[in-house]
Amino acid sequence: MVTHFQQACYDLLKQIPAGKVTTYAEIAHALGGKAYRAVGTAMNKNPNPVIVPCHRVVNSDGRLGQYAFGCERKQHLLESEGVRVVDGKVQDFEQLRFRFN
DNA sequence: CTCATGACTTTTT
DNA sequence: AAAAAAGCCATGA
Repeated sequence: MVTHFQQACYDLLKQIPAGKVTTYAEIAHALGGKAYRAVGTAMNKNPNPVIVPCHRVVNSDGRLGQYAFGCERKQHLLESEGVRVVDGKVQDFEQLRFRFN
């Protein structure tokens, strides 16, 4: 089942263009709170991996973080979109970072 | 309602 | 700098 909170997260994710990334904290704040932990939980339950680009969500320090289908898969997906990743960390993270309106 | 848990973040050792 | 602890919050039992 999909809760309202989860749906909100997915809607935000769908706004992120390819080649860009965001953080759990960013999403949580966009939702008006600090539920960054809950955001991760929502991603883990990701119902449609294709429609929702949950691989574009990384930790606040630029690290990749976890991924339901394996963190390696996450890294390759990002690299195939043009995001350079070195030793589990996003390069030029601050620049590639997408900001919500 | 209360309790435990986790794709997190920040502070303190 | 690196590791541990504390703080956070939605979700499911």
